[in-house]
Amino acid sequence: MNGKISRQGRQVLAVLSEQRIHLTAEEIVRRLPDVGQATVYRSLEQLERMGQIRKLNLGQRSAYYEYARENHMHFVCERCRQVIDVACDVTGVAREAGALFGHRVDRVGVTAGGLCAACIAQEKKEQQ
Amino acid sequence: MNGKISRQGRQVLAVLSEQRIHLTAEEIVRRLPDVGQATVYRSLEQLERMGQIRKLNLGQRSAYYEYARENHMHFVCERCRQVIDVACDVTGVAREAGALFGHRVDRVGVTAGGLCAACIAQEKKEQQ
DNA sequence: AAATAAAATGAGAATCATTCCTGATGTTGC
DNA sequence: GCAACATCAGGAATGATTCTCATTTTATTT
Repeated sequence: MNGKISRQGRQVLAVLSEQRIHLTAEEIVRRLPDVGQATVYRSLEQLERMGQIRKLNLGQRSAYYEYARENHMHFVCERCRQVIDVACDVTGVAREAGALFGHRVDRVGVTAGGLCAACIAQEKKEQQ
Repeated sequence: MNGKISRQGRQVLAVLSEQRIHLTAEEIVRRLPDVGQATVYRSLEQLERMGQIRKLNLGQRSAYYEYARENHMHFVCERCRQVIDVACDVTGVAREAGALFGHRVDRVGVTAGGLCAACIAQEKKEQQ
């Protein structure tokens, strides 16, 4: 449990590292027919604790998971519901803000909402 | 539905504006015995669309809701699970980052995780 | 104000992501 | 190889949120 990743855990991590996008637990389960659903959830939890992956709570029904890489913002289009990665790291600012109150900030997530470029174009077209 | 807030909606908003903290839908339902649960959820959704309140997806079981005021960061202590408001507004940075890709950023939320000041002190005490 | 139309409510059922439970299976140290 | 232990798969349970629909409230018209 400490540092050791099981075969199933490695499979889960592999899926997330290959597909370089956010996946739901359900999508990962579907991609790994030989791994039980409960095990996928347990592996995701463990991998998150180990810092290998990140769990994204974007207000969708289910959580998304992604392979841990450079920190970035998650932009959710309120029209097409698509989740788009946008380079934007505010970890430093957030850490300092927390430190002012004596907290130790380990993890910072930025979630944004609005209209994506494609939907802006789409809406403009429809209005004419 | 447009701009108009029902009596029940106003009650929900009142609870959130009085208690200047994050509340779960369930806690709001409990504070309003005469308002049905489904109506509380509907009102929360409407008030969020209108920008009067914000929905917080912090990875806890249930979502939190708060009265909309100055934008700030939500710090979740990984030990005591407490949610702490920290002054830290990165809306401008996030909006510019999104604009680089043509997206229109309307809403920005920062969620941080780590150890709160109280838990840092607690852990230090326990180690001695 | 009465009559009609339209929208919002409440109670409970349905949904569905996630967690829990249990027996089975695999792994490790000896 | 075997006992001791951890991990697994599958299914059941949980619990937040959403849906349904009969009823009530609110708005509109006359």
